[in-house]
Amino acid sequence: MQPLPKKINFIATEKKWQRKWEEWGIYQFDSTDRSQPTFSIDTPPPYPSGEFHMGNVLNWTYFDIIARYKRMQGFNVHFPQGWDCHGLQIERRTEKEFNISKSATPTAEFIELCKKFVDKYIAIMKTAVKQLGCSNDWTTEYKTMYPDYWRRTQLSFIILYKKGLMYQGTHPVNWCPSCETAIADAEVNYEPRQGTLVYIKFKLKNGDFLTIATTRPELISACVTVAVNPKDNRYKRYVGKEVRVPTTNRTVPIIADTMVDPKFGTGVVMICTYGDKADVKTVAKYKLPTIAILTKNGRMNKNLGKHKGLTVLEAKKAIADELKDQGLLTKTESIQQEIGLCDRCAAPIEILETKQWFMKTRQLTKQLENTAEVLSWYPDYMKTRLIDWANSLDWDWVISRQRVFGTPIPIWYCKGCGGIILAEESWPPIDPKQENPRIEKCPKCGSNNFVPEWDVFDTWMDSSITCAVHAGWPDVPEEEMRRLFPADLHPSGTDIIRTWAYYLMVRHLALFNETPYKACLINGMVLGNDGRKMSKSLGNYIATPEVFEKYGADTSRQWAAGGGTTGSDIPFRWPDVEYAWRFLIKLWNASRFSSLLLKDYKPIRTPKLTLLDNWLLARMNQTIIGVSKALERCQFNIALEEIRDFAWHDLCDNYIEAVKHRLYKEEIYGTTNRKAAQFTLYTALYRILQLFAPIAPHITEEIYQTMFADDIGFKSIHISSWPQAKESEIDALVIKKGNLLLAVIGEIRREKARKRISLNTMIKELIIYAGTKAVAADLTKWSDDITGTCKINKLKILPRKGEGVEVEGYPEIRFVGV
RNA sequence: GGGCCGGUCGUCUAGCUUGGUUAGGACAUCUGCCUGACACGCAGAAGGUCACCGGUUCAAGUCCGGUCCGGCCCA
Repeated sequence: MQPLPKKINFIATEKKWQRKWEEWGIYQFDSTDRSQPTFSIDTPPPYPSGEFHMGNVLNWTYFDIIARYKRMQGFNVHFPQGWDCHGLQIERRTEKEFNISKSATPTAEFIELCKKFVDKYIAIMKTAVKQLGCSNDWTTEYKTMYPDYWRRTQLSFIILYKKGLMYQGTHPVNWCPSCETAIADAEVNYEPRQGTLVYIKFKLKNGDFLTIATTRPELISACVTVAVNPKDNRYKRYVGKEVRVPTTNRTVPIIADTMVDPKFGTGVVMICTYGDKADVKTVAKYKLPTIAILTKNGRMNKNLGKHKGLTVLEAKKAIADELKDQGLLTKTESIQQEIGLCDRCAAPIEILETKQWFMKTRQLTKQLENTAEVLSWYPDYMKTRLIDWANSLDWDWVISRQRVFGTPIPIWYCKGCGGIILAEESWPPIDPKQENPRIEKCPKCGSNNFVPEWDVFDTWMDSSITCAVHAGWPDVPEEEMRRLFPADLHPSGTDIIRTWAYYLMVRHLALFNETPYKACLINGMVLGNDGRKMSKSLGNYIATPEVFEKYGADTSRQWAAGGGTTGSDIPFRWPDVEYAWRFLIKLWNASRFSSLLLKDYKPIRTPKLTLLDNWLLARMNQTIIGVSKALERCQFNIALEEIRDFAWHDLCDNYIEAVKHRLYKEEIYGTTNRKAAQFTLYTALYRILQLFAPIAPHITEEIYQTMFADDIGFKSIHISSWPQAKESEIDALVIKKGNLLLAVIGEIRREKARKRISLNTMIKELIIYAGTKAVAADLTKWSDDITGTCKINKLKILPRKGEGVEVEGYPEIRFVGV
């Protein structure tokens, strides 16, 4: 056993072990090993759009703890790492980064720049993942932007197309006029905004006016009906009649529908194609015609005549002015409204009817719900979030995007008959824009002229097959894939339940008729110290490197593990970080002390242990049980607290203080006693290191390698066997008596402190009134512990009650003489 | 409007599943002490009507119902 140095440089130590672990390859999944059960983690492939933030630290720490814990438990852990590269945000960031515009750059060149951008950020994030000490298997690294991954995305599409789950259709979709693409429900965020409600008079045939209220006067020429509530007596007589739409020559019917809120505005609303999702529902319900007035970049189209080319905001004002001039705009008022914003660029979205590709996700909702019910969720209530989200969806998932940096949709259209040519399963990876379908002619009409599908897939089409891809699909035989599929653990965040957890579920249910993951671990969001979600714009943002460079990974990981209950939002607090850091130093010092006192120690099998030794081992076994139970339930904060309690208080404050005399003064207290204390110290410290290893992998490895590796023999603490608690060593009587003895020792030490006597000062004579014969007999048995620890020259223990200082918690026991 | 979560010392947080300890910890505050690992430490002090109201119970922070407030998601 080597003595530990007085100080440790955390940052340098962490770097050293990170390099060694990778060199040793101890985190690599061993596909040839069939002796151990596998444990597969569906590592999220992060979106490399920037730095590794504290939210990533939280997330990665959670599942890295599980990976390490399972590895120590003997599982053959599969912990892959990929990168989710495609998408709108990357395109936008690339434009900014290289100061170019996508439209003015040749597509191939633009895609290359996107890749360059992505690679740059992957490098940054990869460094951070390694710096955090994650035990990923880097030999599995993949990027969704490469053809090998396209192949999988495209193949999954082809299979689902053949199963009848993919279709092309012209439907209203969420449309971002800034990104100029369709987006899915999950990519729309709603935000309250101050809007203006305007009242507009619609003229009836008989000359009466009906006043409607709307926040979107610019859409008036797309008005296809006017609706009232059937119970609204004010308007009952108008239902079925027609009104003329101002600014147009059209008349539209007045319908009655319960979805109209009589209290909103005048109780009369116009239905436009499309102002919002309610319009879409009404149009579908009454089979109303549609009138498109918006272009794909959010401007008025030719149907608007003189207003053609105006933006939505410009048109809003122009048309309101026009109505005012005509005396048809009677009133305006301010109103709070919810506006849908693009998740990627925050522009207000529109609803446009366009031709898109969809996946029939809604028909899977019931199956998804049944599946979600039987999975393990950490925490459990998160499953309702997934189920509620699935049930709230009105539309199928729109999977096509009008972008360039994405996996191509493997589809062509025949110029002759317009038929759809789907790629064969053997063709991917394939880019229809680069290559014709590998057929002589169209099977329907014989034409050999084809047009490619220009759209690409939603990036979630790539990342929603990770469970299968991680398991080797489609390149490994079924039974090989079964070893890793379904994934044992899917980590997700509260913010991506509606996307990642959901899309994974529907894709895999559709492809394999089976759940993609057996358990779902949810992390909350990281909050700033002001309690609000951490963000750069709020000024409560802490950059990860700041924490890493100051305190290192083991401290950061403790912050993540201990910051709060799993699933809840975790505030970032420097005091927590500092406390974590102090625990590392405490552990280091305790280990250093042990290493000095264990210099001559060789592990022995059955030393004769004292009460305090057995007490510590009992507490140790309780701790092993507590930590294991907490980790099984993904309760990282509880696991950490148990470890800290045992290490800091039981071991350091109580045990070590009470055995120093045995360790230092062999000539007085005997060799047996010294060996027993050494054995106990050695055992307890090793177990602490093991329990703490998944949370703080670096410092535990450093101490293990210096003090224990020679004797214990595992190449790394991270592949040592997870401690098994010995129930037989948890003796209630031992714990009770140990607590009593420690209480007596503690009270005497406190009394010295109270009397301003240094702990070193010898007490001439101490008399303990034990209260009963039994307690007196026990205390007499342990008198060496008392005199040795408290530095007492002469100790008298009397069985009767007496005067003096009361031992806290034991009112029968008192002592005098300090 | 609906769903979910939460409301515990000045601040942040654990405990609630399975009711029973003096409600645990951290930070901040205050008081001592350099103890043959650690002052990055140790020993203490002070600080809580566990949001509110009702119910179940011998017993409620914990279970049930309601109210109020906050957060997230959805409409």
